Amino acid sequence: MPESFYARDTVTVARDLLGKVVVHGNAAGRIVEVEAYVAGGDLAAHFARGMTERTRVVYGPPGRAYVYFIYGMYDCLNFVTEPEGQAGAVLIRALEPLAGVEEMFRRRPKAGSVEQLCSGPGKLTLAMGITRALNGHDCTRPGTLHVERGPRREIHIVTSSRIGITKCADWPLRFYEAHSRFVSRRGG
DNA sequence: GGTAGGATGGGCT
DNA sequence: GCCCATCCTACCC
Repeated sequence: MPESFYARDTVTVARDLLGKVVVHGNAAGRIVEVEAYVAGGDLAAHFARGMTERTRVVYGPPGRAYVYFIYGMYDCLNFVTEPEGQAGAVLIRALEPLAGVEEMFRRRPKAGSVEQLCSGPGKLTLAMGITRALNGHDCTRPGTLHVERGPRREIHIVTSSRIGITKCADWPLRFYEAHSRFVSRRGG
């Protein structure tokens, strides 16, 4: 997807990312669950207190990857939104594996089933082989890591509160595909 | 079906 | 020194 796709309101981009396909090397997965992190009082966002070394990329050009390290063990993938100079990001929370499934099982032998390969932000980066080395990567052109238009399908979007946060816990900024077997959880 | 607790390390007050 | 945008295991219905 081109830079113009990401250079819009974060919630709009988050919803439009559902159904798109994340590609990294031989691995690919259709996005079925996302969360929006927005400017203007969203205290759950890493950039809520302004720019730091870590959050610098979130203020930069749209369509870049923001990959951060969490809980001493996991990496989480976001795409930067809004025009350059404004902060905003969409956390990718779950994928429906489309390609490179065998490789994903090799990277996550404990997954147990295809449904659970990418059913969480830490799980999908492991399965896809995405790490902090890709932080700041330009995803707007075909290459190592990018996003493609997915197979045309009607998507029913469910809106809920975000997972794993305590601040702004009731803000309806999580979006997932209804009836998908690949989401991290239902409801919320 | 459900939940409680540990692993593990960087970011920021 | 405390706080995490998490996952897995053990244990309990």
